Amino acid sequence: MRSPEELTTAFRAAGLKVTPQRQLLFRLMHNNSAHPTADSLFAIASQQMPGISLRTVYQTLTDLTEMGELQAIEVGAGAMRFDPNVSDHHHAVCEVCGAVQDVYVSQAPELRGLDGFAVADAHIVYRGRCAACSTPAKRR
Amino acid sequence: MRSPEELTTAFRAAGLKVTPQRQLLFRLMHNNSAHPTADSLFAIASQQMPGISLRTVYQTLTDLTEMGELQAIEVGAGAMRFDPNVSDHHHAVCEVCGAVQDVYVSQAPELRGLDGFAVADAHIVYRGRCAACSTPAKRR
DNA sequence: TGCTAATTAGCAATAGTTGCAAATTAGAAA
DNA sequence: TTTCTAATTTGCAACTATTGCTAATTAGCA
Repeated sequence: MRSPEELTTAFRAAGLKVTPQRQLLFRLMHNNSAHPTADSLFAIASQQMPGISLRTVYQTLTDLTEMGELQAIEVGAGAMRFDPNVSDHHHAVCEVCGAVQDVYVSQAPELRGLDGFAVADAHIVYRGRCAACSTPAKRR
Repeated sequence: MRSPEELTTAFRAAGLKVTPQRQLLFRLMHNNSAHPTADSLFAIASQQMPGISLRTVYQTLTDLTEMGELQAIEVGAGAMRFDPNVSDHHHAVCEVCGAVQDVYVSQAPELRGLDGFAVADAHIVYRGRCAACSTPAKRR
């Protein structure tokens, strides 16, 4: 996702308004590697802008996703996650704490069983325990 | 997933009852490669057993999944899909008709970015057009 | 400064799923 | 075969994540 400044320019150029709500969300998502849900982002946004509505957060995240600035990912843990990293990558989900991290795979695996299926996109979800949740002595 | 007969034995051995509802669902899921949702299975079950409740379908699918007889898969298209094929495989989802088909990959791809993450499971979702939806002349 | 289309907020509505409690029933035991 | 009881089924309420709708507000051009 581009910087808040670049997005401001891009939005205006597209005839879209740059509201305080949008500016806040641009800032909160820029370089955000937490893979937040709409709701968790709403919680953070609310602290900085009391009164902002969850509806606006959903709307803006959807708009940014449609513009290709965010990637919406479904890791099978209830809510949709939003990722400002729109490069070709995959995700690992910790089954203990729910954290999501980016994963890069060297090359696409060879396939069997796809006769005639035209693949447009492939997404891998790894499930397991993140480093923090794997160290047994530290936490309990 | 095992045959309806084997499941009948396994359920009784585990102290679980073999009800007509369960027997019907055993039969409907056995060798079912349609990757049905709870709701679509309910529709089919209702034809053969009017009055069966959606709640029971959900319950039984969940039970079978917990027993390792079914695999619950989330392809990011609304509802959960259930698959009697519990072997190690992946899925391809048609973006046009929504059909899901099994996919086998030769070997796991090499990873980067997973320092310390203990992978328990990896699932790949391919998105694109199935063979039927790819042939332009046939349908419109 | 005014105008207007874009946006926001709030709430209702929706889809998918689960929790709960009362009624029913499979199947072991008498 | 009948009895008994824990397991199961049902129906419905509740819940989570998300979207539709609309009145009120506002960014930003003229």
